[in-house]
Amino acid sequence: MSSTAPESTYAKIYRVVMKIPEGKVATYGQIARIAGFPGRARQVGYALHALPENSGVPWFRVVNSKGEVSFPLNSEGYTMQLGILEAEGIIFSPGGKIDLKKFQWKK
DNA sequence: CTCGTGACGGTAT
DNA sequence: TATACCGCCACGA
Repeated sequence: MSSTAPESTYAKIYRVVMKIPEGKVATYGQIARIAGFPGRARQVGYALHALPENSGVPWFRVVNSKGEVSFPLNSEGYTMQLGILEAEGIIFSPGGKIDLKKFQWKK
């Protein structure tokens, strides 16, 4: 085991995101805190932005602290993320918000 | 090397 | 209670 080169900041973030169970969501700040970077939620968003579609990382399970998808309403990513989460069992309010009180992943 | 940007969060008002 | 502002760090040009 050994030869473990220090994992990139992004790698640690991806590791945490992949730990989110199906049917649950996590906030950027929560991911940052669990990954070991409290207060650096922006880096989490930037890391996910750099993710390829075939990465296998459930980026769609990550939402902002308001429980809403961070993409612009008319964007393709917004529609895709919302559609996937609904298929996972997540319920969206009329305003497009998720009740974190019920669906936020607890570490 | 420097500057600006950005899938956000927390605190102040 | 909601809204606005600033700060945080990594990456690209």
